[in-house]
Amino acid sequence: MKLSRYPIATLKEIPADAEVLSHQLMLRAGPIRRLAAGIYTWMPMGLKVLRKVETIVREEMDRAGALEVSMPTIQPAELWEESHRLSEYGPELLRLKDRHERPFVYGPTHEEVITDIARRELRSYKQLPVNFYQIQTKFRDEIRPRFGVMRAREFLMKDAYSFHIDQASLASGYQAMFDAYTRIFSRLQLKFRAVHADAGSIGGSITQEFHVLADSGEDAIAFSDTDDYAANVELAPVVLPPGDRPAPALSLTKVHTPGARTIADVAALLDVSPQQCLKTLLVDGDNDSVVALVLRGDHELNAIKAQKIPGVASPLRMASAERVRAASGSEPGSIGPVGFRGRVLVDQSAGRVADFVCGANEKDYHLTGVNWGRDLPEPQVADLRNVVEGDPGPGGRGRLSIARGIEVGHVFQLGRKYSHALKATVLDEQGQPVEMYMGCYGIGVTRVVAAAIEQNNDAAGIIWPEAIAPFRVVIVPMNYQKSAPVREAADRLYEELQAAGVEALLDDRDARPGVKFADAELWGIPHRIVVGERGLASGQFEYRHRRASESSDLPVAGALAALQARFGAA
RNA sequence: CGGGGCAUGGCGCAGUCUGGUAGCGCAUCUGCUUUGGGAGCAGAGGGUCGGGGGUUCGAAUCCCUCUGCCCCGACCA
Repeated sequence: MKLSRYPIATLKEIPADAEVLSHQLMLRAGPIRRLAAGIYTWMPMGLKVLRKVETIVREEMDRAGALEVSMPTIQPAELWEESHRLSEYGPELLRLKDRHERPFVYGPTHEEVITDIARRELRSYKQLPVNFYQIQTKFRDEIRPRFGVMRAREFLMKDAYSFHIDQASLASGYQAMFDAYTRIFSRLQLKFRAVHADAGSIGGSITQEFHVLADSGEDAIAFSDTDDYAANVELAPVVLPPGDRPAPALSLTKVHTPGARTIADVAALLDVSPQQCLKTLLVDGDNDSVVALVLRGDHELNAIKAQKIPGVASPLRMASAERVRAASGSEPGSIGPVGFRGRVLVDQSAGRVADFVCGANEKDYHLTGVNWGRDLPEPQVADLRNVVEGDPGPGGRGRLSIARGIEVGHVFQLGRKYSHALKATVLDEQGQPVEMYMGCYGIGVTRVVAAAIEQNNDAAGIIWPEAIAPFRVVIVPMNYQKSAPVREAADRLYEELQAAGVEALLDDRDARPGVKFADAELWGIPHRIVVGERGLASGQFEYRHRRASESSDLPVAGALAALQARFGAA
C-alpha cells in the first residue's frame, strides 16, 4: 500500500474519553472509528490485523477438524423461547420486530441456531462427533460498553459447537478444542493462560477460559501457589479454613455517625478496621421482595454467586431507593441486618465476625458490638464474595494470588442442556433416540486485537506481533518527492517486496522524516527500512526492528533476502 | 437504582460564574522556503455553541425539558 493514497490521519493528541492504553492507541493510530457506544468501524489498517487473526483462527479450527458455517445474525425469538433463554438472557439480548411485528433477536451467540441445524440434519450416531464453527458478528447490549473494542456491543466472534453421542466423546472433542486454542494463542504470539471457570448453574459442566495477561484486564484471576490451579475470580469458590466465631466481648451500642456513608467513613470515624464492619446490600428478590446481603467491609460482593441463590433476582439488581426505604425504614448508608424485615443472607466470612459494626437502619446511626445469635438470629450463610489475595486454594491447599487478564477464549462442555430443550436427538446403536452432548467454544476475535495491543506497546505506539501486523515492512524514503535516486530505490524495493509476497507499506507522502518515523512507530509495523541519499551513496538501506533502538545497514543489493532473514517465524 | 460530570469547527480545549452574537492549539487548504525525528513564514476555509422550549432589547452564557456520552456510588461492585 502506498501511504499517499491512504487518507486516514493519525492523532498527536489522545481523545478525551479513552481510558485504556489499547483504546488510546487505536484511536490515535486509526485502525478503528467509533460510530456509537460500543459500535466501531474497522478501517483498512485495522481490518488487515483483524483478518490475520481470523486466518490463524480459521487455519487451526480447520486443522482440528471443525467445519466452517455461517449462521444468520437475526434469529426468530421463538427459537429462544424454546431454549428458555428469551427471558434468561436478560436485557443484553437485542430484540427486534419485523414489519409483521414478528419478534426476532440479534444473535449474541448461536447455540439455538446450531442446535436447530443439528436436530434437522443429524440422524445417526454414525454422523458424530461433528464440530461446526463460524467467524461472525455478534451483538450483546452491554450495560456499559467501554475500552473500545475490548468490550464492545457489536464484535466479531469465532464460535464453535460440537455434537457427541456421549460424555466421553464430548471430553475428547473438548480436549481437541483446548489444544487448538493453545495453538491459536501461541501463533498469535500472546502471553496467555488457560483458567478454570467452575460453571456452576449448568451442573457438572466443565469450562475453561483463555486469558491474555494484562494489568488493564477486566477479569481477575486467582492463581494457586501450590499447584497449577487458576480460576476466574467471578467463579472461584471461597474455601474457609475451619474455625469458630470468637465469643462476644462487647455489648450492643448505638452510636451517632453523622455523614458516615461508606465503610471507610465508618471505620475511620469509629477507629475500627473495615474487617470489623459488615456492609448490607439490598437486592431484588422474588415477588417484589428485597433480600439483604451481608458482607465483611473489606470484601466485594460476587454478583454471579449471589444471583445463583434461589430467591435472589437473576441477573442481580440492586433494590430501588424506595424499596430500600420500605424494607429498612432507612436510607442507604445506614442499613444493617438487625431488625431487617426480610430475608438476610450472610457471607460465610461475615458470619464469623463477632462484635461487629453495622448500620442501625436509622439515618446517621450505626451499631457497634453486634453479635450473631445474641443481637440477631444466627446467620444463614452462603458464599457471596470474591476470593481475595491470600484466601486458601481449592481443597484448602495453598494460598491464592490475584492477577488480571482479558478473556479472549472460552471452551465449555455444555452437556445436554440445549439438545434437551430443543429435542436434538440422534439414533444410537440400538436404534433409540438419544439427546446429543454438546460443547461450545468461543474466541473474541476483535478483542484479541485489543489484547494484543495491550500486551505489545511502548511510548511511541503499538508494536504488533509479527503474525498479525497489518504490514510486515514499512519503507520510509527521505525526500521521496524531490530525490530521484531515493524515489527509484524505494519504488524498486517496494515492487520487489510486493512480488515476493511481503506486505509492505511505502510512505511516499511529501512529509518530513519525523512525521513518517512517528507514524511508522505509532502503527507498530515490525520492520522499517529507511531509504536516503546518504546511504544509497554507499549502497546501503537502513534497517531497524520496531523493538530495536539502533539501526543497522542493509545492502541495497540483495535487500530482500537480507530482510527476510530478519523476519521472525510466524 | 442512585449520584455527579460533560456536550463549543475533524481532535484537544478556553469562553458560561459577572448575558452584548465565538476564540486558542493541533489538523485541513493555498503559496514560498525547508526535508534524517511530529518544520517556518504568509494567507485561507470551517462552528451559531447537543435538540426543543422559555426569560430578555439581546442567550454559548440564565431557567425548564429532552437526548447522548463519561465517571462514581449503593456501609469502596
